[in-house]
Amino acid sequence: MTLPYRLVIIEDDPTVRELLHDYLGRQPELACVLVADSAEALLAWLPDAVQPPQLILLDIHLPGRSGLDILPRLRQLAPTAEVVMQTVFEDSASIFEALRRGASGYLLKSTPLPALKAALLEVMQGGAPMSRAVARQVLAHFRPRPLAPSAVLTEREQEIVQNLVAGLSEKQVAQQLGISVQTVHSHSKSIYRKLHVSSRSELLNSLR
Amino acid sequence: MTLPYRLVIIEDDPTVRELLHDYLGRQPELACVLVADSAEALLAWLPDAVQPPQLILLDIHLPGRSGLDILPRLRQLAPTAEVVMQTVFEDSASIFEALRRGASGYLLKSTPLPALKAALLEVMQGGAPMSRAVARQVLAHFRPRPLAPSAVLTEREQEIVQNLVAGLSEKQVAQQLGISVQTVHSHSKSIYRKLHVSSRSELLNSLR
DNA sequence: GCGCTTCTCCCCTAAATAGGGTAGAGAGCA
DNA sequence: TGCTCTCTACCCTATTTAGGGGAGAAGCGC
Repeated sequence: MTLPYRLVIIEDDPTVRELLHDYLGRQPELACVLVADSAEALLAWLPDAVQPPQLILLDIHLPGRSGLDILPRLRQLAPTAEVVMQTVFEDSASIFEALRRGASGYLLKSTPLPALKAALLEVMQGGAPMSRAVARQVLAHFRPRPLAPSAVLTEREQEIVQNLVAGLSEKQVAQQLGISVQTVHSHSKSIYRKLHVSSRSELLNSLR
Repeated sequence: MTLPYRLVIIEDDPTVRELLHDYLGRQPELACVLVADSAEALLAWLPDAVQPPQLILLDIHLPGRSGLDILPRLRQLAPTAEVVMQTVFEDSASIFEALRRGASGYLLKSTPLPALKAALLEVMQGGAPMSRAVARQVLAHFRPRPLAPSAVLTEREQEIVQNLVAGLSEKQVAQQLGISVQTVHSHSKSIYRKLHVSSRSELLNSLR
């Protein structure tokens, strides 16, 4: 078989760390090249590493600098490494921040060890493993906000809103829908009145 | 065990359809309440259905109306149903459009039958199954765009861009940064020139 | 010093947008 | 038949944005 993937485990809880080390270290597909308890330890080790790690399993809440904070630095020092975040939190802020900063996977700590192993291997095969709850939140992020639009606005008005927030000018919206600019303007006036905003800026903000 | 999930399969290729029907129909966790070859058949059947379906496996490229097109209508007629899209395409436009319109999962047609079954069950458990390539594209969507801004624009200009795309007016940006409206305007002129756009609409579009 | 860039602010005109009206054509409903 | 709602389109004025110009101050490299 091919060489095992060089894996780094960063986890502050000694019990959990040993559990991960024991289990993942026994897998023939993985080789633990570093097991440490802090982000600082990882950053200090990276320049001395003979070979850069391919996989980094990173706890998100660590003493000192959090796993989130070191993500950008990590991408500088080990640009080829895939980072999988592990956390007990499933708040969307942490999730999106981690993804934005370049994590390739996001697993809850409740993930069973075999599933964790599978996730690590999936990352190396070009995947992006996410725990159920995480994947749902990521998906929900793409849905249009059901705030005001769906209930208050007419179908045509929602159509106009979609085009406006997509960045089209009123003129472009008019062309797109095959109606006059004045009509688009009339609709946007209604929209602004219904959503209690008074500019496209506010509209964008209210739908964020 | 609990009742099997009521599943609808929409697939135009007769061979594939029968394959899906055969395999998924044999699973004790699933009950195929409708197997059809077109989006129209599904829309026509829904009002007559004794019980609404819980799961809809929907091919994205269908003769007549595409699976994408009927998603909004589907969410009206069967708001509680979870929709899993299946396709040979993995272009990001289709993916994001499907997710935006309310799909709960996005699988490539290359997905093996057992994995397909697992994905369907995962949806019912609150998950959001995605094929590897799809998950990667979804994740990549959260990364900051390395397009023009970072390379071409100055630090201050990037700051202005962020505020502009956030939906603030030039006046608001001026207040935010503690400078005059004219200065903000000067910056945005430079930004437009550098990014080859000529309105905020185009700017939003170019950064999408 | 000199040139260059960046950030700041101002001038101008033209175009787009905001907000206030009015109004006709259709659809749906009591 | 009226009534209401929606979509359509136009009128008006005021504000904001776009795009052209110029210009001073500060910083950087040669």
